[in-house]
Amino acid sequence: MPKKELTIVEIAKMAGVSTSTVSRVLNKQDHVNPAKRQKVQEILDRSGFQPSATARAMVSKRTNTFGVVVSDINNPYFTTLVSQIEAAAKDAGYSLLLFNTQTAGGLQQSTITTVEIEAFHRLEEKKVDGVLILGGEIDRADPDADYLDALHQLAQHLPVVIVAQPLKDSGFNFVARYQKLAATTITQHLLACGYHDIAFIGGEPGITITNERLAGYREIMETYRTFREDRVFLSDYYAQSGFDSMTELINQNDLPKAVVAINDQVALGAIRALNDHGLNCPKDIAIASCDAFPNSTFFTPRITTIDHHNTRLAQIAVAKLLNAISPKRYPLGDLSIEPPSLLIRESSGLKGTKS
Amino acid sequence: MPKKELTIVEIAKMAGVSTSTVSRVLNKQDHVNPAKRQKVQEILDRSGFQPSATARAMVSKRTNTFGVVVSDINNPYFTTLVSQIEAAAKDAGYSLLLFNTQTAGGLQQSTITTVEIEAFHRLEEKKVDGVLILGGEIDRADPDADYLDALHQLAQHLPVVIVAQPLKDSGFNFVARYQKLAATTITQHLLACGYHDIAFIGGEPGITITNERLAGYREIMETYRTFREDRVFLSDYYAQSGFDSMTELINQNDLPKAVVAINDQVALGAIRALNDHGLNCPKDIAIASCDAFPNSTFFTPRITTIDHHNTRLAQIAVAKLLNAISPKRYPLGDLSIEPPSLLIRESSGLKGTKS
DNA sequence: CAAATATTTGTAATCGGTTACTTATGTGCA
DNA sequence: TGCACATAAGTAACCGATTACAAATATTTG
Repeated sequence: MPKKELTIVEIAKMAGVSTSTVSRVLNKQDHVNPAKRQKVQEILDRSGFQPSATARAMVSKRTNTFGVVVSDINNPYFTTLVSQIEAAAKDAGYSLLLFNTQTAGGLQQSTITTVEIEAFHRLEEKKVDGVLILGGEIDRADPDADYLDALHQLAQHLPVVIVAQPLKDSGFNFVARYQKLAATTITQHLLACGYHDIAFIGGEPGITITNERLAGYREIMETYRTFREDRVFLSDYYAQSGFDSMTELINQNDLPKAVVAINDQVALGAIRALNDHGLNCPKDIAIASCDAFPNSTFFTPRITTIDHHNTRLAQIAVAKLLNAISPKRYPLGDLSIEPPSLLIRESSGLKGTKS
Repeated sequence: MPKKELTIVEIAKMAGVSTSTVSRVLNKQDHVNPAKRQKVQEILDRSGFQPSATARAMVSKRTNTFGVVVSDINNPYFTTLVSQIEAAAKDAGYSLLLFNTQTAGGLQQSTITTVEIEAFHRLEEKKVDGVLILGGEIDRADPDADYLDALHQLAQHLPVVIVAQPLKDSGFNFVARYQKLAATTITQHLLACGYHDIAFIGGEPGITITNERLAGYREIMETYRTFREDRVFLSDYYAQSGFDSMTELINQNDLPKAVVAINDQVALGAIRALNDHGLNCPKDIAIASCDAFPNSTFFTPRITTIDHHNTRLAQIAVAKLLNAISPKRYPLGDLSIEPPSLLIRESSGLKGTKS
């Protein structure tokens, strides 16, 4: 069924020229007679000829493809990142080879690393021009040694940009968000709203994102002498665990006045738990979180959260990768990313707030 | 910086054998002396050699890559689909080349089609082994002619599977959901709950998903002689339009008793609008929708919705594509998909319901 | 033990483009 | 007119694997 496609040799025959001439027309190079150029172009257009990227890659050593390794594409944060990266890459003429390792949430760590290392191997053999890594094992404060070996090997062969909190002295190219600042900002906001007893829920222990956000929360709470170890409930990044943590808090019969959730999904689960017990957010307990997922403006209550400017983050990541591939063609422009913005909405209980 | 990688020629030299022998070891073929095989394998392992997929593709004419063209990866329905497709493809040894055309939501139709046609061209030149199309222009009841031309051309060159409602007599390979049945089910459920005045909100006009769901709703409403043209509010698939439609309904001062929303996001927006006006769902107005997005169990109220078994849908799509590529290796098994399941939760107002 | 057969290994063509190099043709200037 | 130089077009090597085929070696069999 699959109809045979044309090759440059056939086009050349049709036009009565050599393959090199066709190639020159195809790549809009000089040194081709205008009349001949037009004729060849016409045949090219008429036949809908698509030069084989495979053959091209053979000799040019460039595939115009980026590899993306993402740990959980179903997490809205990563979904946004992937879609923005895809757009930026497309603008620069690159396609995306996607590897979703789905390693977030309760897998054995050994499984996680093998799935990710496997992805690295596929990327090496596919000869992508660069790799973007979004989360996964690298998010761990203390990543697996085999994983780091594999990552180093990968980075030796091709440009790699990692969207995660930098791993000290690792020598990799990181693009990071202000995780700690996000947490201090949100905690300070809750304090400013008049709450002193503030809990922290969600986030996987051992993950840098969690560590840094927790550190930010802790720092502020300690400054105001109101930190309590037993107000911290780590788990993961999903709504279910927000629900579970809040349920636990409620059953303890010692409700805090406010809660910092690791992200909007966890906040959603927490609110759901409150409602199930006849409690109201923000009246009985205020909630604020991070990550500004697209739908959280429509939750009831609307969730006070932090916008990390993920679109910009994606653009910077792609810009860095392009620069690593071709510094003259893609000079590094401004790589600064705005500090996270506080989006004050209803859930933190400030009077008269909405969207 | 990028360190040069090894080639088969160098491996062959190191092992003191010919390239064909190395190739045979690499591909676990017969006719190689066990001792020699082991020696070569050792060198292969030690050097971490990754054969060039590009060179391999040149001669084998297979890239072990699928192209995926998705119209809006930020829509949770498509995100789920992509992640499941990725998993199924990976199991069969295929990688995914991702094209997000982001054509959902308010673009000029001419732009939509050019972006998608552009993606088709990229896929042809990248020589993928098969293409999956998820939504986009094909979702239109009357797709653009240029688009259909391009799609036909693509399908002539390589296997294509489309996840969308079948376009009559188009000859393409479709994988579809029971859209109409979903709508009749959800409408009947609301009627069974005792509501007669039921509105329909969300969905883009001219899109088959919308048309079929609307037709299902209408059919049931007409059966019970309760259909009203002015109870239909089409728009798109996002929370904002659910919010807008519901706001309009409220301002009309003639509230229906229940609402069918095109999906959970639209339902979320609608509920938000109700709350803003001091109205309660399900007390003042019941809502039910389709698509069972991951977080909708945690909304307040939990949303009654329809599960379309999207995981299965993704698996079927990949199975069909694999079969189109190699019928003997991947015989078509059972391709049936369960009819959509009704998930009765709080928002439709049935007493004593929760999760 | 020779002939027939099976196994192992190597040689070289091939996939479809790009590009360095060569040759042919055209133009400018003294 | 002659020489330098720019432009046009073609030839063939090359990228890194696979594979058809041939050659060499080992094994079986009468």
